[in-house]
Amino acid sequence: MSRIPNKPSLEGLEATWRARWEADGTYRFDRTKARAEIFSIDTPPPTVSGNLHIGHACSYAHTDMVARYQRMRGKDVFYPMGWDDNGLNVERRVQLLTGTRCDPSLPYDPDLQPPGQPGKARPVPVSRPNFQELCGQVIEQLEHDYFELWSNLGFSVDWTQTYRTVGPRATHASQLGLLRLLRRDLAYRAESPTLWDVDMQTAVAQAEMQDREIPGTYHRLRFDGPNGDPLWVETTRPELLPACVALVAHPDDDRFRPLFGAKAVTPLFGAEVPIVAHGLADPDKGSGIAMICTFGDTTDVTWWRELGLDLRTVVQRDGRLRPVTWGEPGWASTDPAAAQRHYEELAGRTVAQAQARIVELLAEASLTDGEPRPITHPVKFWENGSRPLEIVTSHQWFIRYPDKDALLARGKELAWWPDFMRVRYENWVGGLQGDWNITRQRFFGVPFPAWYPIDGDGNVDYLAPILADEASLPVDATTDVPPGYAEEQRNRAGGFAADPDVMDTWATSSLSAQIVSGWVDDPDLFARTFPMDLRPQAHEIIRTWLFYSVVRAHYEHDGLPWANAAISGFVFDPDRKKLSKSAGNAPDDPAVLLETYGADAIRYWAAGGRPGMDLAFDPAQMKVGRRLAIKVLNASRFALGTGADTAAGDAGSLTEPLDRSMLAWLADLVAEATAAFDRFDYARALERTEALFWSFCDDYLELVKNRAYGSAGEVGQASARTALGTALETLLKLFAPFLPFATEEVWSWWRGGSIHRAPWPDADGLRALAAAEDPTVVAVAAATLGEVRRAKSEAKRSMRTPVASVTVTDTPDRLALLQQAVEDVRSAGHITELRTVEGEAFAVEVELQPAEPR
RNA sequence: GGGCCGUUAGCUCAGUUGGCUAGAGCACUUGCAUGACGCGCAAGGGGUCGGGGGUUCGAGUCCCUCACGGCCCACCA
Repeated sequence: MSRIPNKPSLEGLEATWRARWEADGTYRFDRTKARAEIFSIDTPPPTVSGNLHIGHACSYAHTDMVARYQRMRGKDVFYPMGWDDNGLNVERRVQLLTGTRCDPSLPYDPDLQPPGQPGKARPVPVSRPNFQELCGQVIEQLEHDYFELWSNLGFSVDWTQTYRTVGPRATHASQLGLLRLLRRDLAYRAESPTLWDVDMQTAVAQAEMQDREIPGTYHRLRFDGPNGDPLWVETTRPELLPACVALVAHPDDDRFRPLFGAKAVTPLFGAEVPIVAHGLADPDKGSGIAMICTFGDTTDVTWWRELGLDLRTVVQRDGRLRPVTWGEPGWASTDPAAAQRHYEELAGRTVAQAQARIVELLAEASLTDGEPRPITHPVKFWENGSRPLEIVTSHQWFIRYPDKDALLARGKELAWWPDFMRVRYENWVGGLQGDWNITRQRFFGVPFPAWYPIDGDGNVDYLAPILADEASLPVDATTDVPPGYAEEQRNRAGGFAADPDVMDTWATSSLSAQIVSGWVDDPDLFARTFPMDLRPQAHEIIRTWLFYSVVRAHYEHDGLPWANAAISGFVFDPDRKKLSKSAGNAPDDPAVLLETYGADAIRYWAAGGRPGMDLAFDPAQMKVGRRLAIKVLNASRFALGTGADTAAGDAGSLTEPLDRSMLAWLADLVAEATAAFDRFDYARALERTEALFWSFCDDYLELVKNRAYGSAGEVGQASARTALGTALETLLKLFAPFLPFATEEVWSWWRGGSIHRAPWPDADGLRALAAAEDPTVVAVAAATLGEVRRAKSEAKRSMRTPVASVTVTDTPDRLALLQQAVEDVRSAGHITELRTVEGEAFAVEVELQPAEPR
């Protein structure tokens, strides 16, 4: 027992044990195990675009608790870690940190020295390969920072199993996945109206949009009706008037019913547009009749598609109005010269500038009615964007969605923890529109495995892609050459052009389970780990990551990518304000919290966040966790100091009913904690364990203390030692998923190997040791002792105060249980005489020894 | 506008199929150095279980309804 320190402490346990676990390969995955012996986790790859905050630590801790539990249940846990280095946010971060921006037209500069954090200086343009290199460097540093933090938090990740969402393996899987979908016509290339961020110059998917309430203005414009009568139309986007292709009203709206099928003429531009009916038109909005433009919003796209309208686009990718010639095909006007004159005022301007100008033009021509009316309305933005999204037509790659019934069936097949999170998925599936645009006009990301032929006149046919061979993957179209072509033909007439875009983040991360399981390059691993057991993730990305992953596995594997989805809540500030961004040294910076409270304490706090429930950021709970960890150290020191035996489990030595009773109590706890963990309810497992542990310390340890030291002879002492050893082992194991450092520390005092590789406790084994003893012996004895303590406390006397006599009144059954532990009660309470009286209700009379006169 | 979750002590939360005087921790009060722990131990005060109906012998627990908070979604005229 020499290994037990005199003054156990939590200080430094993180550094000690993470190094030891690393050296011993404690969490190394054993890929020789069969599928049934493996528990595989599709860990969320944290994006390296931002700082980790305490919310990340919290949800990853939840996953680690489950991983540790499964490992102790005997599963070999496949617990990899990925890094999401894909996406616009990474590019923005790299731009900020290196002071550069990507200009694909520039050549590679092998000696590039990025200026670093630019402050107010203009970013330096660099080539695409240079920019990609810089992305790689920034990511490497961030990955290292994340690794440090995750390790210190005790995450039992196998660090030999890491992956990136940009890299050969992810690229290979993403490209293969797309080629296979294209072959089955489940993906396609098309020119299509697309939501477009004019600042980032890229398409944005439905899932990345958000509505923001911003101010707008209603303008009331005069169209000419079929008889030349004025037809007043209200709009917030007057600058799109030249793009107007129809007017629309609700089919049941009597005011406009007579006009359906007739034509109206647009003000300023004299374009004849049909007056049409559609159920989406809202009679209560504006004047009840709306102009359809190509395109002002997603409803315009719906109308345009469903009503088969003309296409007259004016907004180009940079958010400015493009030049057009009125009078040419598609741009008919009753007065082309006037239309052209008016349009020249708008062409080249931004949407906002054009709006201001056209309002003036309309007013000068007396084509408006009344003053513009300010309103506040929801407008679609890219979630990180600063200007409203526009809709432009461009060439994009799309993946078709499976039919909704099939998707809903997959949702039912999946086990959701908690179950109600399924509803979010179902709502999202129900609201799907169009197909999934997987194209982003960015530089850093997974390239498409495609090129386009250039005809003899130098025109690129963007709708006739030349696809890479599957065997050649991964490819980079900007440096690799398509089958049947030579490098000299790049960007030449009669040659080819590379696809210039990269894939949407989700086109890659929707294959995270396949990527990490070795779908493309390790069929043996894939067979052992896929479909995976668990996808842990946050609820706000059910509609993206989870949904897209289900779509991909449905197509590619005709099944689910995992059996279980554990959805975590998010962390909120007790003041209901948003948590600070933890830019460093903020009170909620995980590194600072680790320093202050220790990893076990933070994990304890995190464990309070039940699956799917939000959790308050609460340092007070971290203090509680820290005390619990210290208590574990001290209680263990005491138990082991009495000679608690590693020969625990010797049923013959358990002579004392109190000891067996305690083990019966513990058996019930093990059963409950196990059932809770099987439901991914780590929070309940901890809560029950913790509650029993404190009672164990306050009551059982006090009751057994003197006997354990030998006051009642060797037989009683042996019973206590066996019970204490068994209980300690059991409790440490129950705490191990939550407090990996403190429990491992104690384990090292008396056992070999790692507690995290030791088998989970067995309720039946404990019940056998308890030999059907009544678990309430401990409770009855503790209740009696509690009354004695109360008497001492109320008399303001020390707990060591001798008690002359105690009279316990209780039912015969309970008195019989008390009798089983009466000597321990007398000893713990310093009671000289303990009498029992049969009665209806529990009552205790305590006669303290008089205080010594001072 | 639709959906989901929540509303239990000052704070953070338990309360499993409705059942004996509603629990824990923190905080607070009062004590106690007790052969593990003063980062400790003991005791104590503190709640019309968001409001209103209903079902029931009995409801924090089931049903209806309203309010508030949060989240997700939705069609920018």
